[in-house]
Amino acid sequence: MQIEVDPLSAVPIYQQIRDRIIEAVASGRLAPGDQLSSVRALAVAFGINVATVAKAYDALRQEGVIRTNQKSGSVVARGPGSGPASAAFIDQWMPRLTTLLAEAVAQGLPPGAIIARTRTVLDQFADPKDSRP
Amino acid sequence: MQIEVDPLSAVPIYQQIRDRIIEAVASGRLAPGDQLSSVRALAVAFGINVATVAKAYDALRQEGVIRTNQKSGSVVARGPGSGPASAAFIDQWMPRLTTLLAEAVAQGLPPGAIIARTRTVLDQFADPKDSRP
Amino acid sequence: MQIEVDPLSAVPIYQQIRDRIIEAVASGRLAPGDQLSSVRALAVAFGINVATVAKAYDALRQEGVIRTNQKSGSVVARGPGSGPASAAFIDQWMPRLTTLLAEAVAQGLPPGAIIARTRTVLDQFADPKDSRP
Amino acid sequence: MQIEVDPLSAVPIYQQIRDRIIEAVASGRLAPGDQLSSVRALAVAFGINVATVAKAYDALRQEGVIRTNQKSGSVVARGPGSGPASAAFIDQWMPRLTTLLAEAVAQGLPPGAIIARTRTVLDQFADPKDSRP
DNA sequence: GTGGTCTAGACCACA
DNA sequence: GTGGTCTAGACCACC
Repeated sequence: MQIEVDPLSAVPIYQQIRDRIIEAVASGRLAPGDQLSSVRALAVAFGINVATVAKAYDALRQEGVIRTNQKSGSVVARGPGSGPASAAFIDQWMPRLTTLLAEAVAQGLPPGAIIARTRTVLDQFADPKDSRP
Repeated sequence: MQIEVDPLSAVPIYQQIRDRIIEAVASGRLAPGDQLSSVRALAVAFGINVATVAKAYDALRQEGVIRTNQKSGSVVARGPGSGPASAAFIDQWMPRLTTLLAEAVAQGLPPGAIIARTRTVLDQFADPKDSRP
Repeated sequence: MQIEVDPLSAVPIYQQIRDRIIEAVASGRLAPGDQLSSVRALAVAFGINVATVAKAYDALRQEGVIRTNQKSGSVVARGPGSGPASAAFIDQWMPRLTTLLAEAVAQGLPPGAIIARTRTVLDQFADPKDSRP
Repeated sequence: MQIEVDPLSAVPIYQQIRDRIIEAVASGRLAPGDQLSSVRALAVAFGINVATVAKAYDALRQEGVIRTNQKSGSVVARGPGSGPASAAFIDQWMPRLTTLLAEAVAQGLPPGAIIARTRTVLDQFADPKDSRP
């Protein structure tokens, strides 16, 4: 799991960690059952505080992406195709999609180009098994 | 320009204003050249602080969406089709798109459904001229 | 909001706070729209750390019980009767109910007595408007 | 005694064991006088540490649910109808019931539905003799 | 004023 | 070894 965080970013560190792990799960680089680094290991790797990593894992746990137990640490709990998305998730996701797409449209990106880029991103996420050794 | 802000939302009010205006521009309800309400008028309309509205306009100005001058106030500067999006915009927009799509994929939304929803949102933005009075 | 925490309890302080607020909401002592103490105010009142209170509020926010914004702090967002309970909530609630009831049965509390006590507790929660000034 | 533990659960394994045994006692699948598996046997069956099972038995012993002696191992000491519940038990049980019910009420579960679900659970526990081979 | 984030370091529970 | 909790105190964003 080679992820990077930018301590100077306006995005909180704990959320950067959360985002990178979500992306790894979506792309299949992390598959259900895979072990995550321990909070302490990640903290020293990034030179940040344990509590910050713990907060990131906390968020992932509440989203149902990972499961944690005290003995074995955290493992990935869901991935592409492991059950349908909940209505509650979609309800909070759609407005964010709308705003993000509006930004691109307002900046002059043609709808066709937006769709094309969306497809490109999704293609990186597809076929999770193929990207694993 | 009938926009709404939710004072109870976790999203900062200034950003809600920014988002709603961007969406209005994307959908064509606001077109390049259109006049925006004055900072003062908006603040009164929403019962919020003038500085909050000013901060929203500031953000829009930095993004190149509006242009302000002392005499005539703020006008919309960009819109769908008003020149190509800048590379700088795309550079900071793509990672955000990636993260947002990754969330949906990780939660089990199939790529086909994501594309479909993207199209639906973009369709609301299309035909800007038709949606104008 | 007169609540107490026991720093010596095995129950984490942040969860005690969460529990007491949930109980206040269920009983109607806190109704939707009511303002909660600020995290700092609660922290000094209890002689505990701000982060601990913040964690309690965080949990309540994720459960949809409160809403927080930066200007006005936290307010109660739901209460008895404000929308049906989600299936996800019930799924994680039922096993906890089963275990708790099993304890009582195993200790010799007759089912009739358990039902009676359940009713008594629920009666304290009913008629939220009546218990308000 | 066919009980299951989920090593990935956030609930500590020793407590899962304790909970399942309590539920077995409440439902009559284990009756006063019944012999429990030895600590060693259970540990092997679950592939877990002996100390973990011992901790579960410890908890049950402190609650008065089982009794252990050197020669004959552990036997069930209490069950439905085996004498009245102690006041001490009720004192620590009621607040937990209150919190659990408050959660459901605050989430919008109507009192009637809560009572109904409580009855359903208790019915599974009733008629202990009938459920024995 | 409000909440959010982060650090450094401590102690405890689980297995 | 793992994660969870908590403290004391700092800085930042919002309004």
